[in-house]
Amino acid sequence: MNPSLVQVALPLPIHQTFTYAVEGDAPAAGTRVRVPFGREERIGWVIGPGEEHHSRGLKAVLAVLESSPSLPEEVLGLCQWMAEYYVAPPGIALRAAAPAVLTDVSRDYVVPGALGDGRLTPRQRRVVEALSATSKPQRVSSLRKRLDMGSIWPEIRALAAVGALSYQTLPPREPSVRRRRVVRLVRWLADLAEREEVLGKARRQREAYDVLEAAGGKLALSQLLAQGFARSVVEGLESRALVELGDEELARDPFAAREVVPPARLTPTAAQSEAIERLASALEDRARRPFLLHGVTGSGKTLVYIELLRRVLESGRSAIVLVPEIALTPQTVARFRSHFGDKVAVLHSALSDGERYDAWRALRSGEKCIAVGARSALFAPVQRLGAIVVDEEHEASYKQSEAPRYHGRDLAVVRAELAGAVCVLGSATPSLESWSNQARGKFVRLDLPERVGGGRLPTVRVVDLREVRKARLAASASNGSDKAAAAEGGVVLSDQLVEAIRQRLGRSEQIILLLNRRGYSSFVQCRECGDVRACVHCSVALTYHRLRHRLVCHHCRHEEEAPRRCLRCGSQDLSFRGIGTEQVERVVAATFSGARIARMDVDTTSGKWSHHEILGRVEKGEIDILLGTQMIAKGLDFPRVTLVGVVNADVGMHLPDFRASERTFQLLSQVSGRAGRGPLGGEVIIQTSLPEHHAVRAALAHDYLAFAKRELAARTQPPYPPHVRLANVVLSGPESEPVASAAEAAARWVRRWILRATADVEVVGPAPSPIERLHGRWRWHFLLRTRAAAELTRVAQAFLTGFDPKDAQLRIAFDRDPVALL
DNA sequence: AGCACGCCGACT
DNA sequence: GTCGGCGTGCTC
Repeated sequence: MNPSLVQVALPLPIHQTFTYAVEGDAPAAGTRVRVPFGREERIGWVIGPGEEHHSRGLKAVLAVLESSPSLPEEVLGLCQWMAEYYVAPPGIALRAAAPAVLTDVSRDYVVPGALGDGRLTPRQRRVVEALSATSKPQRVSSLRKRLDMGSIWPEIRALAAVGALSYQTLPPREPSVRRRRVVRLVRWLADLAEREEVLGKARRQREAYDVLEAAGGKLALSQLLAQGFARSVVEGLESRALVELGDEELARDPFAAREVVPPARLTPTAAQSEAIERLASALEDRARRPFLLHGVTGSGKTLVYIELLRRVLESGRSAIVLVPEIALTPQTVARFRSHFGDKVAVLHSALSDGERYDAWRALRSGEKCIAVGARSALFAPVQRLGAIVVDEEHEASYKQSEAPRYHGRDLAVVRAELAGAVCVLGSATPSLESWSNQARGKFVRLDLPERVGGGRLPTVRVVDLREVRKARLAASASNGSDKAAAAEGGVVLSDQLVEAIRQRLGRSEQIILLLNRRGYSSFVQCRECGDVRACVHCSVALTYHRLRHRLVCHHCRHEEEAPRRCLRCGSQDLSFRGIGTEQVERVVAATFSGARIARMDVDTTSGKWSHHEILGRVEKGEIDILLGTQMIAKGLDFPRVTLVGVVNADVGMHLPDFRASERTFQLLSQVSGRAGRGPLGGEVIIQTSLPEHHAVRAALAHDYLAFAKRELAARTQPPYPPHVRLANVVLSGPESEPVASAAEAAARWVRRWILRATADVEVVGPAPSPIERLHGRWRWHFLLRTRAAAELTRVAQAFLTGFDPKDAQLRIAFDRDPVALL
């Protein structure tokens, strides 16, 4: 047979595909292949037929890894759309869609050999010394990293030639599928007489038979052995042709062991019914326009999703449900599991690679037909997709922060369109992008204006922190206490909030306190010289964590001992300023002795199920006050929570980012929505120094429309999304000056290209990024701004493939439709 | 990303 | 002269 040519995308950061020869017919697009690449072997994806290549001879595919493509055509199409729109390398886009275990690379190992006494170069000696530590085979890549002396391949080859070491290459790994041996009953013995006849005096075999029969005819071999049956007993049954031994694929599903609560059967309200019917008829018509489900907090959006999914399943189709961060929305996920049981694959961020692969295969085979997960669940390989639900569509976590920098919500719309599926974006506080799409008729709006069960939205009160501070200052002046300390110390709990909490505690109701800032103090400042302790890798202040008595960088996780004296001038007069959740916990515990408090933030939720555990305790009434960062603001539904307190609403408001107000409004609205979800009603107290800010005022009045109107107007000058499309181009490198000049050169390059190509795109900048240094890298950025999306794609593609910074250290990150410009 | 190739300064 | 540092271009 004649060889065919295939185009292969490899998971590398290069905007290029490669052509290989393959014996016989070309494998279909979406098939994985193992190919030689440079001096190594890699796994890539066939994305189409290859074209004749002019340069040197083509290499041949080493192995076609699957008989039918593992990536469905639809997912492949989605990845190609993503690669083009977000201007990401095609192989990187594909890697984002597949379980990690499917894209391994070859590994090189070195083993020390006989130490010859030939002359070695200093570089060779370093390699030998690094190797002599152990006699075990070592990965070349880790050796290289440890030595930090560039490529060590010339040394390895030279050393191997004199016998000082040997090396071998292991091919890329294929994913392991866990199997277990199972014993299966193949002949059923009808009655006692037959048992007597077949088994006779073989007492243990007879008992084993009974156990197997009771278990439904199939049992893991290990289970039988664990019950004390000897191997020979099983063999006896096998020789009598009563059972067969076989292998069974084992799905690693950590959720299988979790309890499933029975579904609560709820009757939809009129508004819910209408939404459900609209969605159901769209499902039948295969209507293409996405829906924006705008429902106030507590209006029962989840019920609408569940009814839609029910109809999707009835029509024999499958569905995808995106949630912002799976660990943070256990209650929502639990509801899907309770209704659809083992049809649901939960793609949890804490899954191991093997577990993720198992879930993926279960979806691929149709064994499970609802994928629930964070943004990557979008690529679930389900067949006959009927619907995609994006819950809390406004959430910033739908944006991937590394290449491919896609937005889960926007890509959900694209996949639904490719599949002819219904797409529902739900939120109490829709993103302004979705809101404007709805206003322009691109999306269809569905409203759930009221809470279910006659619940009312909570009343919201504002406490002006400026007034509180003034009052406390005056009080401390009159009673002679330290005025400076009082001014600096910040207010944690105002009298109004203390009183409201006390009331709830007295009535055994529950309280949620939000402060969107971790740690104890957000910075440490020397009173003598004013120096603020900053991260050694990032241009941000370090946060003081009191429990560990350490300063921590919340960007790169750098940690150091908390100082006793100023590291610049030596003064011991340090002030710990700015309030974090750890401090709130301490103040609350001191103020309300006896109250049962739980804190939920990144620092207290490191374990796989720690979210579940904390929230479980709240659910069971073992917690009076739940305090935490934004992770307590979403999706929680506890009817006994009657008070929500926002310790400081201003956190994040002053970030140099055009979405600062929007994020504040969303956070305040979402957390307010946790109050009064039961018959007890609810109240919200927001402490702020900006009571006049429109984000605060709109949250106070539960008035999304007023917020949207005001914020849309604010974004016209200068123009920001959704009025225009943006891309953020960030250049970074280890030295400050080369990054700055590269950014200048890059912006100049783009401006010239735009001029020549007469593209309708503006370049704004360059300028240092708001966070000028991150993870030890200096950062500059510029923006591309346009009203014409396609134009931006053209410009970005030209730039990313054509601009050469001539600096290997420099990295360029292209972020289209950014959620933050930091 | 990771490697080879090639040019250049530093040191045996 | 040789070694190793680093910029540049390529990987089918």
